[in-house]
Amino acid sequence: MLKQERQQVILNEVALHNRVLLTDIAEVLNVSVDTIRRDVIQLDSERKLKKVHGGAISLGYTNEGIPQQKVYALDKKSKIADKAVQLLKSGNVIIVHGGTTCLEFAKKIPSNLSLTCFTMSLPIALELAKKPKVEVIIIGGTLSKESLIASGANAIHNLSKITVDYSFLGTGYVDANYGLTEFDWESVQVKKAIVQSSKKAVLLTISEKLNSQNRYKTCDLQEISIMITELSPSDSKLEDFREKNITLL
Amino acid sequence: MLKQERQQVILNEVALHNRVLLTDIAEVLNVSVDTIRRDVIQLDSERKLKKVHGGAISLGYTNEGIPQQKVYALDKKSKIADKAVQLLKSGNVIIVHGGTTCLEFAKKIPSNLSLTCFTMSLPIALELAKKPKVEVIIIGGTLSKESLIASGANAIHNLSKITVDYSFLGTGYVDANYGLTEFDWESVQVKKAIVQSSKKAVLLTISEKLNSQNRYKTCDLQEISIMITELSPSDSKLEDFREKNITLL
DNA sequence: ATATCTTTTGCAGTATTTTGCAACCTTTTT
DNA sequence: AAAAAGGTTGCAAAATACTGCAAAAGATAT
Repeated sequence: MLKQERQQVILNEVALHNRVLLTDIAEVLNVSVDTIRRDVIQLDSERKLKKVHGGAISLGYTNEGIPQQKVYALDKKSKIADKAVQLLKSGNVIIVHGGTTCLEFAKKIPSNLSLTCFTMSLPIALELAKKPKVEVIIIGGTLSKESLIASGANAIHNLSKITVDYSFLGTGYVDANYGLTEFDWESVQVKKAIVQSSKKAVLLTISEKLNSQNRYKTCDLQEISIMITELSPSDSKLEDFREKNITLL
Repeated sequence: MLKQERQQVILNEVALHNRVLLTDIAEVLNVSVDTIRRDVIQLDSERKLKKVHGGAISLGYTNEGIPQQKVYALDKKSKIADKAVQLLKSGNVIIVHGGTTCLEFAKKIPSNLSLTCFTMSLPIALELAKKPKVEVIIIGGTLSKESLIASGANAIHNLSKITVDYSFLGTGYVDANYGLTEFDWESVQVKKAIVQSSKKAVLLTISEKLNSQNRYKTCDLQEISIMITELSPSDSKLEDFREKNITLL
C-alpha cells in the first residue's frame, strides 16, 4: 500500500469522524503504529489535521487559542432577543431574569422605549442602566457568585409583591411534557416566583435545549405564555410544542 | 477516547448550560473524576471556562462590567481602605454602601475573611463576589444610573429589617458641627437607614470633605462611631472632630 | 545486472504523557 | 463540631511518543 493511500485513509477518517486513534488505523491498514504516527506527523506539518496524544483530530474540531469569552451560540441568542423586544410597548413593566440570552435581550431594548424593569441579575442591571428611559429596579437577595444573580428567600419575597406585564426568562432545560427544569434548586425557586408574578411569562431559549430535562422543575409549559427560539415557529423541531397551549415566536 | 474529545464535551456542556459537575461528566464519559478534574484545570488555564468547587462554569457570566473611570484621589482612598479593613474580624456582618472609597475598601477585604456583606451598590457587589468567603446580599431598590446604587423606599424598607456589626459609608460633605450632609435627598434617606441598622457606623472620607456641608442632613457626627481619613488621627486638621465623641483612625 | 544511494518501514530501548488510586488536606453542608 | 463532598499530591501502571538503527524496498547510475 502506498503512503499516499494510507494518508488519504487517515484524512478521510478525520473528515468523517473528526478524530482517529493511531492504533485503530494501524490495525485496519495492517501497518505498525509507528508508520501511522509518522504519517500523522507529516499531515500535521501540512496542516491537514491536528496530531494529539494517541491520535489526531480535525482542525475545525480544535479549540486552539480561542478563549471562550464569547457567549455560546450568540447568533441564535441574538435572533431570539430580536424577536423578544418586539413584544415590548412603551410603559410596560417587566421582569428580566438572567443568563446570556436575557442579557442579549436587555442589550437590544430600544432606547426610545420607556420601561420599568425589575431584575435580580447584576450584568443585566448594568446593561439596563445604560438605557436612559428604562427605570431599573433591583430585586435584592443572596448573590450567586457564579451567575451574579440574586436569589434566596428575600428575592422571592420581593417578587411576591409585584405584578408585571411580561417576564423574560431562560431555562436550563425544557421539554414539551416535563416543562421547564433546572439543575439548580435556588434557580427554580426564583423562576417560579417570576412566572407567578407576571401576566405573561416569556421563555427565551435556544433550540438546543428543547427536549431536555433535569432534576428540579420550574413549571409546566402551559404556565409559559410565549416561547421564543431562534427557529421559525413552523419548524418541525417545535412540533411537540405546537400542540401545547403556548404562543411560539 | 482522546483527551481533546473529552474536553470538547466539557466545553459544550458548559457553553450550553453554563455549568457542569465533575462527577456528572466523569460518569457520562466513564473516566475517573480525577481525569475530568485535570481536564477542567487545563481548560481553566486556557481561559475556556472557570473552574469552581465541584465543577466548572462558563466565563460568559463572569462579567467585569463596570467601565473603570479614574478615581479621584485614589492614593488617599486606598490609604483609608487599608485602615478600614483592619476593623474586620471573621464572622462580621457588615453593610457597604457605595462610592469610590467604599469600592477601594471592598477590594481590599482579605480573601481569608469570612463575612456577610450587604450592599446596594452594583460595583461593590461585583467586587465582593470575587471574594470566596464573603457572602454577598444585595439590597434591592430603584437603581441610580449614575452611581449604580439601589435606593428608594424598597431599599430603606429592606435595611430596616437588618442589624449589622459595622456599616461602611462615604459622605458628600461632613462638618464637625453640622454632621454628615448630602446634595441628594435619596442618598440621605438610604444613608440614614444604614446608620440606623448598624451597631457601629464607619465613615470613610478624604480630608478634603472635612468642614463642608450641603442641604440635606444624613445624621449628626455623634451617630458615627468611627471616622477614617487618610490623615493621622493626631493631625491638626482633625482638631474639631477630636472633641466629638467618635473614634478617629 | 550490479553497485550505490535514498526512502520507507519495523523494531527495540528509552522517554514522556496519561490515568487511576490512595493518603491526606480543605471546603461545604448539616 | 461532625460528616460529607471535593481537592491536592505523589506514585505507579499503562499507553503513547521519540530516537537510533538496520533491514527492506525502490530508484539511480555505471
